[in-house]
Amino acid sequence: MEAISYDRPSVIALLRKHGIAPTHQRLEIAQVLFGRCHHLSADQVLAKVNESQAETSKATVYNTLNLFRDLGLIREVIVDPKRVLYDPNTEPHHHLYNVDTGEITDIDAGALSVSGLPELPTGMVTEGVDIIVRVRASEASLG
Amino acid sequence: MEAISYDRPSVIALLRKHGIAPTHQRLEIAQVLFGRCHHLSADQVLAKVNESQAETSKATVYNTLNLFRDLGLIREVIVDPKRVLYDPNTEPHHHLYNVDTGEITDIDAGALSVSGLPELPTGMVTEGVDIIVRVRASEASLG
DNA sequence: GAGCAGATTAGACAAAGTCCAAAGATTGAA
DNA sequence: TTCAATCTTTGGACTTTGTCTAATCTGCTC
Repeated sequence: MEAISYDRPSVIALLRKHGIAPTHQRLEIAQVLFGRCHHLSADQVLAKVNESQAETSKATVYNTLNLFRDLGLIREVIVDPKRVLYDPNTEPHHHLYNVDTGEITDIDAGALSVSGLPELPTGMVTEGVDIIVRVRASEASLG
Repeated sequence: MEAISYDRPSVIALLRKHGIAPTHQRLEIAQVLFGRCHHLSADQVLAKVNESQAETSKATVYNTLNLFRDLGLIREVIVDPKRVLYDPNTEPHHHLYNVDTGEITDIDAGALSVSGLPELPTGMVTEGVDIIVRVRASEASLG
């Protein structure tokens, strides 16, 4: 397991290691993603990056998110039918999804095991197993 | 476990049992959904319903899918970031998702068990656990 | 600095889904 | 059967998420 540092030089090194140029926009986006543990949507990334001053366009945010995803630097989380979220945590883990608030929490995959998965059809390989625990506030707690 | 019959009188009875009027459009949509085992998108339902002649509008298809979902007659499958799919199988089960083709196959939940899920925060209850096995054709099988 | 490859951009575009006010269908009661 | 009340359906405008493109910009090498 490889810890990702969030300071600028480390991010620059990380991008170079993956063969992509560490442009100003990519660094800004990387820092927004890695600088917090939240799961962010493309729109949220765009807003954060341009918070103090306009830095990047919508197209660049989408380009960069897809690039980072292809390089394995971030993961897509498909849980909310309205939008894709991006997860800076690339360690094996699953998600707890609050259907009322939209809030997402990580579940470490270490403690968790799944048994009884069926054989895959010949010629197929598993790319990943996503587990989503959908939760909501109980009736009692809404009193 | 309760088997759902797909003939018109049974569907009418089912809708009435849930307190909703068995309108022409709802019956058409129900038959499209229950008459095959596929996972359909709203657009596909719309197309099927209007295959031979125009029967229902887009708005009605969306209204009805949401209604059926709220009543528990169908389930949303959130796997493809582009669209929600609707699953007429309401028995406990999970999904195999072919990331290349978009094809979805059911995995019976009976054979499957998950252990090591964390305690929920106080006041939260689980609404469901979705497991999605993402698969693709192996390199070898691509010749 | 010239040339070049790659990156960024605005804005047009596409698709999924929601919303609304008007029109249509259903139903129970008389 | 008819009526009125209620519920449904509808077209179309609208919103949101995401993609695409052609033009511009940047940074690098020579």
